[in-house]
Amino acid sequence: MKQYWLMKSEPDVYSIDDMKRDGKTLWTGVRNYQARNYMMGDVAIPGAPKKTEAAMKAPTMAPGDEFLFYHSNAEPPGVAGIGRISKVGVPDPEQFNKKLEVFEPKATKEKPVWFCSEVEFVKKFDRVIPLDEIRSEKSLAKMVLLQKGSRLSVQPVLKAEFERLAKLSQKKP
DNA sequence: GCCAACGTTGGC
DNA sequence: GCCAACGTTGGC
Repeated sequence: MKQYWLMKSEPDVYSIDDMKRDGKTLWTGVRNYQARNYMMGDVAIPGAPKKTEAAMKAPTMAPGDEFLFYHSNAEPPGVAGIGRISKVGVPDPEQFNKKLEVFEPKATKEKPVWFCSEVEFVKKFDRVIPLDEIRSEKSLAKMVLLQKGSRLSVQPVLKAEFERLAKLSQKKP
């Protein structure tokens, strides 16, 4: 069963236009366990950290899943387009790079700590759907994005929510 | 730039 | 295992 996600990126760092240009990219730099667990997928990865009981029960990504590309720390913040997951459970190469802020001293090639997904560009919306507008939609009120204090950068989305946002993107602002 | 809310770290 | 202190996220 195809699942749906929302993934946040600051457009100053990596935007929907960057993903369009690249075609595919590794979703690197995520340093949150819950988000990591989603991106690890269901496949057993040799040397990978064990997921907790709770994490085992949580949804998990698979190739073919689609996601909403969300621009955070942007003006306006909002959903900018769609991508597709092409691989899950890829060791995040940035954890091995001492020069980066997301370097992970505990990680080794045999036992990586952080994992990412590989994602493909699907489409850029004709307009960014602003957070304000998402908030004003009754049918979207349960989105993780809108929950108080929620700041997960990779989060599950219902099919109905995904489709509603795709539809809203076609509306003239 | 501010700051509320959250996640992580580390001393005990 | 608790929890205070600290760091980060992300909207405003």
